[in-house]
Amino acid sequence: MATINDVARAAGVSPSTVSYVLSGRRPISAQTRERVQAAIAELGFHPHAGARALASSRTNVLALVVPLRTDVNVPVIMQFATAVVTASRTHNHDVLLLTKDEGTAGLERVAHSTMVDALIVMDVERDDVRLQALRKLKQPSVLIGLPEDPAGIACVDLDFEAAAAQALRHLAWHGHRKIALVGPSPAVYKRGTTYAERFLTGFTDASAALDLETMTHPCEPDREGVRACLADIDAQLPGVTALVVHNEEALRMVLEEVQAGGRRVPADISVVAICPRDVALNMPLPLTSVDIPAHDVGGLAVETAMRLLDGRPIEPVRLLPPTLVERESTARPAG
Amino acid sequence: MATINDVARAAGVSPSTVSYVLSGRRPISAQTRERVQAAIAELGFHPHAGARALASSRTNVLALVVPLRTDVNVPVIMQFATAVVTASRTHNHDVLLLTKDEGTAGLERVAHSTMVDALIVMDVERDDVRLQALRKLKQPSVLIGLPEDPAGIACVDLDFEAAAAQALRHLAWHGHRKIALVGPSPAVYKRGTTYAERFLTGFTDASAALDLETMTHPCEPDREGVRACLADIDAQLPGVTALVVHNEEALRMVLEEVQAGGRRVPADISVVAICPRDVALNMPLPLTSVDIPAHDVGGLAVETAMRLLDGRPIEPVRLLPPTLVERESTARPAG
DNA sequence: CCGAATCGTCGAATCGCTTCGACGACTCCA
DNA sequence: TGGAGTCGTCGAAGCGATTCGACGATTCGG
Repeated sequence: MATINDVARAAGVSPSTVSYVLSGRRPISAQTRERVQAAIAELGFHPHAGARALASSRTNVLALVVPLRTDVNVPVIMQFATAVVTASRTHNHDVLLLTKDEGTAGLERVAHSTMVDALIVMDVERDDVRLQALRKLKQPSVLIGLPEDPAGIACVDLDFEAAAAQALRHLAWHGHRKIALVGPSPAVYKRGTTYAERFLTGFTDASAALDLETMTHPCEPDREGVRACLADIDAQLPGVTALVVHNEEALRMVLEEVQAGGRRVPADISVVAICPRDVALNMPLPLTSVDIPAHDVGGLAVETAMRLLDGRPIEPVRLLPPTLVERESTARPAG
Repeated sequence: MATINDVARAAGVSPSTVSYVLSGRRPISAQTRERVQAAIAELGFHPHAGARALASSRTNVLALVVPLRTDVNVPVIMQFATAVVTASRTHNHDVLLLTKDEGTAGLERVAHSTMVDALIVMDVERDDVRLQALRKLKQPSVLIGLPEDPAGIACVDLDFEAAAAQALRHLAWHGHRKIALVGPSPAVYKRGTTYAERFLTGFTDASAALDLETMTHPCEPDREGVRACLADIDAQLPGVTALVVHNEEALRMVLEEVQAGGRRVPADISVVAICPRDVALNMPLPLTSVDIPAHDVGGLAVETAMRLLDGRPIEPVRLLPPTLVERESTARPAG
């Protein structure tokens, strides 16, 4: 492998000049620059990442911590991850993949050994033990999600409260008054990722504000869970005309069970889903949905990390406004 | 951050001694070792990854290339990825995540700049353009999958031919003679990842060997695709008593449509699925399945990379034997 | 037309670790 | 008891970049 010295020799300049051509930190005459670039191309020179990191204390690598649990929401996690990788590349960074189960130790390991410039952490819980560790690191971190006390750490996420409000407004505007929320499984609430609660809060608040008659119900994402959930809803809120479904795994089954019960969507009952748009589109019926913009959130997380790295100002907590797209699963209530 | 010199000073030894304590490459007296370890602990010393890479030309990082397409098989991809990460950690390595869409350039970038010790590549196609690039790298690589010409590159995968044979043997043993394969979507065949073909070959060969009456049919993983597929099967192979389903996305719908058509599993029709075991277990009925052992394959890929790195012998192509587990979806054919 | 600022480049120090050769101090066997 | 090995440790030379101060050569303003 060619080194910077080889390039320098080939171009008849000093190594530092080559470095400046590469980094652009000092002016270099067009002539020299071209000769250097020619030499670089000819020798197939790629700077040695380790050497560079050592000299510059910059690795151009971001750590991404993903949940290892394959039980929940895998496709969404994958969307976030690919968004982060793609965005990182546009900022000339690579991504080191860590799993959540290494916990605090993993974060400290990569940070202390200077493998990464910054960390992006997914699946943050309300009172996440990793936060205090993150705050002590010399590298900045960005959370995807919103813990109880985000002090000192940047957070980005979808504004789930607003998402709930938007779903209800849409249904209310269509004339629905009796609306039920099919929520995530109880395990999700238990685990303490706050998005479920935030959605719930938004739902309840908006319900009050819009003077609707609503109820909420967690839902286990299997056939029985869905049936039980729908049965409860019918029992507790008879005449319900619309469902807000915040549970991707259960979504398809909810539609199927509703239909199995003899009700048509949207003629007899409207459905708004909270899910990525490709999920909404791949249902038997294209669903009216509030998008979970994994791509944007991931991109924003990277962008925030970059700003942090070069000392530009950031918003400590950035909640993206939701977007509702009306498709074919919502309509005016019958009668 | 403490450096090795700080540790050396604190322990009253030379930096090289500290290094030898860490690496174990030379004998160090118990006394000294303990003093050094105490100093390391006290100062919270973590060797600087860049410096280490520079001096030792080892990064302790593996590159993992994953497909970015979120359209197919996301959960399985994620299983592979987490298996690779977990296994890497047990070998004291980290994982740099690359997406397939960076193509050849991405591989060369990380390899030439010495960011990684070896590469693990998923979603390899029959005649993958990346192979020639991989062969030129100084770092070894391991494929998850099996291209047409794997010469010079280690490959690991499930033995899909054997998997098909095993599924058929199981059904034949139960007394089934008319069996249909519900295969992946046409897009999968088109794309050229060879596992689909290998399964097909195994299916056809075993069918002949066992003297069965079989047919095969690709299947689009949506409601209509599944219906069409099942209709074709009933038309072309009337009296079919068993289905082999090699299509995870369609699996649940296949079961539902079979039931919707008035047939019970396994009383009227048996089903063997080719899928990860958690998928098989999470169906309405626990399915008899041939496991896709993502965890093992990922672990083996890492293990192979490690052997390559320290010059131990490897098998160039390692196809894991399949495991069929009988659950509740297979039985003797009716009548 | 001269001193000062700017431009373009160089040389050397530095980043933090690994590794190799060297070298006392011991052990061991003849 | 002496020579040959081990054992345990040290010192110094890299590894391949970046970065800072220095310094001629230009350019420019007054």
